[in-house]
Amino acid sequence: MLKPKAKPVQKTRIQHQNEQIILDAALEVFSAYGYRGATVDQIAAKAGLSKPNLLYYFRRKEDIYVAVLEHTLDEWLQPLRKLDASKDPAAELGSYIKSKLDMSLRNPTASKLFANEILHGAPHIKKFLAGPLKLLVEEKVGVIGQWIAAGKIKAVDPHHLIFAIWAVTQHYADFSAQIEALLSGKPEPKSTQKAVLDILLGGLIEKPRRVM
Amino acid sequence: MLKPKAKPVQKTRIQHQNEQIILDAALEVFSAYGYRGATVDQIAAKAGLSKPNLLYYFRRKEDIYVAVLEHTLDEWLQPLRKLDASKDPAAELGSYIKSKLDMSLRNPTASKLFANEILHGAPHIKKFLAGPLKLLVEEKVGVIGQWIAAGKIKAVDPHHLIFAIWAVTQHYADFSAQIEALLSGKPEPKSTQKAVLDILLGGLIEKPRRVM
DNA sequence: TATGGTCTTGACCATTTGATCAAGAATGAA
DNA sequence: TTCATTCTTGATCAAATGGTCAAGACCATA
Repeated sequence: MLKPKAKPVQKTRIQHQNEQIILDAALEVFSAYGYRGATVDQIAAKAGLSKPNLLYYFRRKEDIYVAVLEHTLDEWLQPLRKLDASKDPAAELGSYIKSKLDMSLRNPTASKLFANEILHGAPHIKKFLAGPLKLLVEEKVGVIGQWIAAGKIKAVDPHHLIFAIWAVTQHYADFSAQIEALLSGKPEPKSTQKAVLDILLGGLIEKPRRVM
Repeated sequence: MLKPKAKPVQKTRIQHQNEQIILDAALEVFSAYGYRGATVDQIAAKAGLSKPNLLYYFRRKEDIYVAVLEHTLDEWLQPLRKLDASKDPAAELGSYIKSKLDMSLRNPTASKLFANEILHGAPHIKKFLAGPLKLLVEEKVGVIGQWIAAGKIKAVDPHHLIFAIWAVTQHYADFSAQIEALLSGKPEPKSTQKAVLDILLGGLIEKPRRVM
């Protein structure tokens, strides 16, 4: 019997290097044009590879897309994982909002990639949403619930609070074209941060009453 | 000299009827798959017309898309136009938020169409954003500014307040796939409305202090 | 019902695009 | 250096897709 041609288990130096180059290029192209709008040629050109060479590393266009999604998902959720029930809610929520907003303003490509995927029904990450993401969200809903139960923040539905934070922060990435048209330029990060915190936390945190 | 073959000025009954059918079908298809992802065949099939017949009414795919965008833009902005400086800010902002949220929950297709267009850099509506939309927004920024100057609401940047309202309300349309995965079903409209109002207006409106 | 314009469509075309393949070039372990 | 493996690519394919066209069906009006 012939020795079966097994897939190589160990990646070579060149594989590591080129896969990373491809993923970087693909993130930009998919983010800008969507799955259907992006072409393999575009990605190959941006990566500086020939199309057949690119398809040597990822057999199908969809494989590249899924790899980019998975590669970015974890990083994107990292800030939420840190939300800690034992710490001060104002500080915790504030720094969560700040880091999400910062990500959106600095690097909107990842946000746009997900927005596009979800906008079209999340066909490639449905399982992730209903599985790991839901688990994480339920845990953090519990954290917010504890803060409410302890009277530390006003009673708002925790699910919808999380949605609102996502919506507002990611809006600055996903809708940057609209925002820049309406502000005649990029939003100023510092004042944007202040405004977003004012709006999202203003009604939530009971401030100590001061005599003016 | 031959009589030049002028474009017909008056639309026939069949033209009116079929253009409407096409616009309805195109809204659904473009909203679901994006400009690049939608095909003329799909739209024709959904409209119940043959492809050449559809292209008899709209010469190019892009013409259909632009027509759908323009057709929906006005309706989409209507609620914002009503914001009235002379009325009570809590009531005005509350009913604006309610109507935007209602539109998003009831009919997410229009919202998704715009989201997709803006996500990809708003190539077809850049001028609209920087022109008429900016004018309208500046006017309403003025309205909110008056409320702030009169001490009727807390001082938050009016531009960012508008962005936040758009972000949160449209999130329920644009990200419905994610929300339904996380809530294991469609959000309950009544409690969603309460939560959104709590979050967006909670910190904004100075409530009369009551002794508990 | 005659007639000119409107409407409809099967067949077809050109381009784009995802994917394949065979053959050659580069790489690296022995 | 040897040589099996990995890497690269020009040429090519098949399918999808936006768009055209000529011929005929339909419709409204006189």
